[in-house]
Amino acid sequence: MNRAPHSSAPGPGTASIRDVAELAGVSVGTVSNVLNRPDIVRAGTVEKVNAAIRELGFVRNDAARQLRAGRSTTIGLVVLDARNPFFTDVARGAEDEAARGGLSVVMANSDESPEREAAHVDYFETQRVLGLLISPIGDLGERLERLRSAGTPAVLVDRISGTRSLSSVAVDDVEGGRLAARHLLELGRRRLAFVGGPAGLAQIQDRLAGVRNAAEAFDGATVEAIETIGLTFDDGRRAARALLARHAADRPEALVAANDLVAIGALQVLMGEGHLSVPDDMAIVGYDDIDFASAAVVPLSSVRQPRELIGKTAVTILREEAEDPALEPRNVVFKPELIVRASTVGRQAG
Amino acid sequence: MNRAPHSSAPGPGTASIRDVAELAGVSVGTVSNVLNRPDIVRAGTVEKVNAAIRELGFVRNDAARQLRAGRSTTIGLVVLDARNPFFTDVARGAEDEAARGGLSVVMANSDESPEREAAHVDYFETQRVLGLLISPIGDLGERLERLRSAGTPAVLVDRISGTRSLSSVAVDDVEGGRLAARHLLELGRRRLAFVGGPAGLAQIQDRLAGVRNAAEAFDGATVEAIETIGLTFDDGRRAARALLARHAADRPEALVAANDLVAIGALQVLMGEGHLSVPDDMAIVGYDDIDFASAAVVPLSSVRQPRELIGKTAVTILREEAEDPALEPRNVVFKPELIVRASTVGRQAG
DNA sequence: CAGCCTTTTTGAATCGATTCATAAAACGAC
DNA sequence: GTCGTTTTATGAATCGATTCAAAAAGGCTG
Repeated sequence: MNRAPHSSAPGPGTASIRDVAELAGVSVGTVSNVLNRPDIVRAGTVEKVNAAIRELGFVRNDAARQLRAGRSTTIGLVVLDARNPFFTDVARGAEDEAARGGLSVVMANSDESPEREAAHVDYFETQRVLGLLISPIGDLGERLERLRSAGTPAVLVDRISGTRSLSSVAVDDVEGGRLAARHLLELGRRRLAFVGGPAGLAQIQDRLAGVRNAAEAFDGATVEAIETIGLTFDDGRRAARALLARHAADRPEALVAANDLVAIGALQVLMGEGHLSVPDDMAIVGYDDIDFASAAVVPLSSVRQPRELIGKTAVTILREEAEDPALEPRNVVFKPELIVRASTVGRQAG
Repeated sequence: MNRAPHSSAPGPGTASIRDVAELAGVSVGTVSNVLNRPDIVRAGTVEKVNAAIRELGFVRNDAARQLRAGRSTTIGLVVLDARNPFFTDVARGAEDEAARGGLSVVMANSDESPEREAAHVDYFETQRVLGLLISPIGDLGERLERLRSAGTPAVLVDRISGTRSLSSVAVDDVEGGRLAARHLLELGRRRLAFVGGPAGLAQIQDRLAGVRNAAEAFDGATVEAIETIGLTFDDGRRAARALLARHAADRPEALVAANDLVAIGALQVLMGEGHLSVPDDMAIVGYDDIDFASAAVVPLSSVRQPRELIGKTAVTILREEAEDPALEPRNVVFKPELIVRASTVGRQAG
């Protein structure tokens, strides 16, 4: 009613396909064809239409396109901690693979809260995303099941699917824990501690199980579990302070941290506040091998996960399932790799 | 054509507002009212409709809603480096503020590439986002101008608007550089080096200008600019190796890094490979005060920016401009704060 | 140039939620 | 029970791109 009468410039984002059709002197169907299958339109017509598009500054309205298509070309990604470089790297891998298929990835952060996770899934559902990638914290089995049967596939990331009916891409965390522990045990350490949490997280359970499993093969080896609230830097610091509060004789000889953030936090406090030598007084192995791991002043030995490959693979599976919902769920499990640095073997490791 | 004939369950995400209306025995308009203004609908009717919604597992189709509304409730955020904790923190602040208004934030990464940045803006334009937050790398002035006049406001983040016509939220980077340099100068260091790049980035220019400006007040103070390709960890390492290759007498006595990633990378190499003492042989000040800064084995002195506040403020301005496009552009500039840690004053800093 | 086949173009119908002028129902007062 | 008022409910029109059956335009042959 009160639209500015002067300044009648249409402006970009304002023109619709109908305006383009009119200016080009063709029908809307033809404009749509130029946009989507230019090969079936005569060359001269394509040119006319493109000229009109340029002149009007036409930009396709994706909401309308989606409405008609019934589905968007966006993939939703819900991670446990968007600030953890592990997940930003997974996201990067996912984005690259998605982009190659003309898709986009939107990342949301659950911050290890089931409520926030559920809210993000709600949001993605209203968006009718092409599919979901989730590093789950809450119990989403049923929910994802229902979504899947409604045409929205989901792939679990960094976690092996519990229910048989969902695909997943993960790394063998039991093996990862085993690799870390065995390395320390072979270096002669016997009293190990595993630092991480919350204990309910599947990744934590598996890694700890691997550590325990490795210890069984070594006489006199013990494993202590030190639970943390989360997996941040600060959690590692707090755990380290707790250790420093003990008598030196009561401390473990080596730590396996549930991820690199925790490891680096612990490393900092043990050296900086406790004046311990790493690895002499305490060897430390991290998990994920994020960029910062090699950058700690005592470079961190860490269990490497193929971070970008995880994201890439998850998107590949998701695309296939989106195309053919009848596909059998797949569970891809990568093998972790131990990267040895100075936090376990000191300088001699080059 | 080949839809499974059995299992005819409608499934969630399949029911439309029309189905709900039919089941509840009301009109579509009423269902829409229940969804959007339940207060104008009689309580009994609300209940009937909600029951139908639950029974059908109805989920609103946002594409349809957006199409009608002409605009989405999503804010697009384009950052220079999604893996830099500075930006994830800005994003966090933006998300929190957006959520309070029922909006979402989608983050995209330009990786300091103008092409990628343009592609992301294209994408957000087809999405008819409510507005854009951009930490710009390319020259977007004209483009954003046009978008604004088409009803899509944009707020520059971490950069003071060059053109008068866009709002921006930033930190006084000249002052930040000045703070860092003055601190080092007051500690007695005279030969300073500024490490960062690319030189074209406004933030880099300003911070360097601040460093130079501070040096003018001190007799015999010199400032050397060491340009890096980007602002990552690796860039800092490379710069440090270049310094180590020099004769010790030719090296600066202190570094001001353009951000913490660069500072930490440099710190690591100077100590680990060069066996220099920090701060004795080389004092270092970082920029951003990311969480890792305090976690480096030599905790890093750094120029703190109010990261989350920047994001929050940018969203606030964006929302206001989206509401009233006639508003005058605003340029908010926060003051940076120097956080002193061991990388400049050694242990005595507590 | 008629007849047939191929290539292009057309435009109404559609997706699902929202809006709003209008109709219906409920309520109160007398 | 009637009339006037307020509260609720209705449903056609709309947003913009896509689809697809049908029509039109081009090509080719004899």
